[in-house]
Amino acid sequence: MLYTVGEMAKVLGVQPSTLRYYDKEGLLPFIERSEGGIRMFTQKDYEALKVIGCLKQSGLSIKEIKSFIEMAGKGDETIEERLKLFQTRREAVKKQMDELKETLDMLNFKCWYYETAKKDGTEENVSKINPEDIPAHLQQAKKKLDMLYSEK
Amino acid sequence: MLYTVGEMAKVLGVQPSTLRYYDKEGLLPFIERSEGGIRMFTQKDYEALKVIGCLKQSGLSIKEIKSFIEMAGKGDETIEERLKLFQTRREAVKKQMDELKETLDMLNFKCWYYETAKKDGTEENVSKINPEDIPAHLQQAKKKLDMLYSEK
DNA sequence: ATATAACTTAAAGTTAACTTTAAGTCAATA
DNA sequence: TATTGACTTAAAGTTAACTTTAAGTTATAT
Repeated sequence: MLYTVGEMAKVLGVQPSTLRYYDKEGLLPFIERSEGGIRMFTQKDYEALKVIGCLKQSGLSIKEIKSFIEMAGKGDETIEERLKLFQTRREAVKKQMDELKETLDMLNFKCWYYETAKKDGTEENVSKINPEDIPAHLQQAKKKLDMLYSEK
Repeated sequence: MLYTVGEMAKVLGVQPSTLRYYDKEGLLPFIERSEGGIRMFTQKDYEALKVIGCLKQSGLSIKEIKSFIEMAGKGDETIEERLKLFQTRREAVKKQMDELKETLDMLNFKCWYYETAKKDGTEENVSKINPEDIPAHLQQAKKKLDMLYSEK
């Protein structure tokens, strides 16, 4: 089964122009063309695009992804290099997730804060609450807002 | 304790120009100035900047954060609106975390793939492996790469 | 009193990752 | 065979979020 750029874009949920841009930037050197010059995407290309999407989500730029594609094009001699790249990406994603967890904690605190304010009809009381009266699982997030207080 | 723009930037780990840019964009209407016109950041401002950072991390643009700041400036009448905003942000961050989890699964598969290739000295074997011979916890990620195969 | 480091503003510059446009070609349907 | 919709390229345009520059001011240390 072969796909045109529009079909593959639909499957991936991106614009056709995005795939053409990736091609122009050297991310898709493996895409074959019909006699008339039309791009023909295969299942293998879909896989490669999924991996490209994964690397993008992990924080790599288009240029960096290009250099990975070039690496992959060199075959077995770059296996170790590619392993290291994916290991580094894995650590980067773990870090991103940790940061998002912190953000989530803060948002949970803020939701609690505004739920309380809503019940009271005013921020007046909740804004002056004692740290001990904040639900235990939200105290850490609150402390992060207070950090400067602990300095002289 | 008061901080200049440079000191506050250092504490937050951003450029002073970033804080000036935020101020220009209306994110910091509450920052006071010295007689000479120098910005003086307080603990309260630090808290506000932390919340701004949290909203940014959750996916809000500078403009959207500005409209939140304006909301907050209106006081108690916007409590419910702000609650809804934080609830929406919380859902957005959860979704982001789910997406990152998928990315992590894929990276774990890729790490396993290249570790195996490294042991073998070639991708030859691992690239042709039977799905059943892939470690159980990695099979889901592998399936995502294969999805198009299941279509006609 | 003066040097210097950090502050001020407005305006221009940067960068990444697309998206749009224009002019033209290919491929499937009536 | 003609129409139509999707394809092609190169080049220009867009957007967000800063960053840099230039010209000048404030605050601190000697």
